[in-house]
Amino acid sequence: MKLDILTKTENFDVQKHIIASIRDLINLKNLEPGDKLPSERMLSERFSVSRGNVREAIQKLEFYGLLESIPQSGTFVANIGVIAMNGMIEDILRLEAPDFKSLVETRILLELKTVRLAALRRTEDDLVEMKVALEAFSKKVRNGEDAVQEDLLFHLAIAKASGNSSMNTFMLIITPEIITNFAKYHVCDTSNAEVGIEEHNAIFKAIEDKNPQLAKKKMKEHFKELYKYCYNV
Amino acid sequence: MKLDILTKTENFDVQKHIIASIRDLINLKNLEPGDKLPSERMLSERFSVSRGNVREAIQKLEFYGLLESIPQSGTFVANIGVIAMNGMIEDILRLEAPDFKSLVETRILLELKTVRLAALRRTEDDLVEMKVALEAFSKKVRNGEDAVQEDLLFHLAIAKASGNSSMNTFMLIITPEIITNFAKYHVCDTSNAEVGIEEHNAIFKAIEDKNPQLAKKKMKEHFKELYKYCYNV
DNA sequence: ACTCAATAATTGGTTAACCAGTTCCTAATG
DNA sequence: CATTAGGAACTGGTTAACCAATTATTGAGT
Repeated sequence: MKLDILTKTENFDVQKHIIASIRDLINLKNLEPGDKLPSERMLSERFSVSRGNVREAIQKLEFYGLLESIPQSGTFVANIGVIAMNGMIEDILRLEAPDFKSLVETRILLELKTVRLAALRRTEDDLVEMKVALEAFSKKVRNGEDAVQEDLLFHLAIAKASGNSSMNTFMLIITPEIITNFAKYHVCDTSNAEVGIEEHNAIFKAIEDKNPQLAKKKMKEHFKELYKYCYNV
Repeated sequence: MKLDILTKTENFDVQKHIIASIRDLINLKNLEPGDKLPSERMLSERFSVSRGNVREAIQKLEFYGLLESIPQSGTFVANIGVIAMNGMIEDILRLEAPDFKSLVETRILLELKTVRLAALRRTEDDLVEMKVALEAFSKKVRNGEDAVQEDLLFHLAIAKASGNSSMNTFMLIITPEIITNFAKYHVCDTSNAEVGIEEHNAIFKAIEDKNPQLAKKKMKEHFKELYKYCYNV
């Protein structure tokens, strides 16, 4: 297990090394948007790493929109100037795994916005889905069972109803990390589940009534404990 | 080129098919958190796809925290119940490329928050970096050159100074898409660049003075045109 | 019958060979 | 000399064989 972690760290470092090397290469050769990078084989030889590692690094930079691979043709630098390229790669290299506080802070930001948008834009279908999640949550809680999943699904239904695909995606990204951290640090273990039901109902009603201010307010109350945790601890 | 797009779409669909198949398998066999999935080879045979495709799909589900691969051991379902698993996979399958409006809306949300946090938490080093980006921007604008990159770097410096790694990451993710769309739809082509310099300076000063309210207000003014574009068009 | 070491089978990860297009150079032709 | 068909070389993507580590199985020894 320890070895596994070490291996992953090592791979992580080698990928960072490759990304930095690609950046240096772009600077050295003054590659501009649209220019072609050397082939994956040449890069792997030049950096003394496997071609698979090169592909991985390129895919990551492709994800951030800095490179573009065209099959049977080559890899090209995207329509971003060298300065932005350097700045962004520097940031990407510095990126670390988000701390729990950042996650919670971001979740609160997203939820307060999505709940407002949901109140403005929700369709009838959205209402149905939220209602289903809501009742599944209530049922489990009233049976005394653990209802973390159902809780989560209700919030994701709100994100979906917001009609903003970016925020929906971001919620999907941070949610599992939030869950695992919740379990790890035992957050919200003591909170009263019955109160949770009422808060969820209030949020749902505000969205149903298309009242964005109220929806945001109710969501804020729902996050009161989390808020404390985030800013007092 | 058209073929390329078709190929990508096809791959996209085959990946979705695999993800859905994995979900069905988990439901069919009632796999619970910690249970082991069939090996990649068996899955590839069962779904009649290449093992590479299976690996890709598993990696995606791993990114969303739903699965976990342990080398030389197997792939395991994460500590998330079947219900949440189903809901999240459904959402992931439905995920579409974000529309421009969603991107802008999300960017505004993130920037208004990060600028506030930056005013509260910025270090001296953060100030230096922002100052450098600021002056590079001013210089280019005063020379009548295009300064989209420098503009962007200033905003990324703010995100970094916010001290929230999640928001920083999200800003990095949406920024390149914003840029390409800006270029595509010719947003902000007519805006007066000189005004942009003053607005940037005002934002910087508010952060330097640790005045979060003012910083947010100045950022809001900076985004006035974008705001209009996002909510009026 | 039980233990536990030795081995065989299975796992995810990695590497190298292969594939189908693309690109670029060559040389034959008008 | 210019043009263009032909092909060689190169491209990213794909596949299959390989690897080291883990896990399951076996069977000898007590």
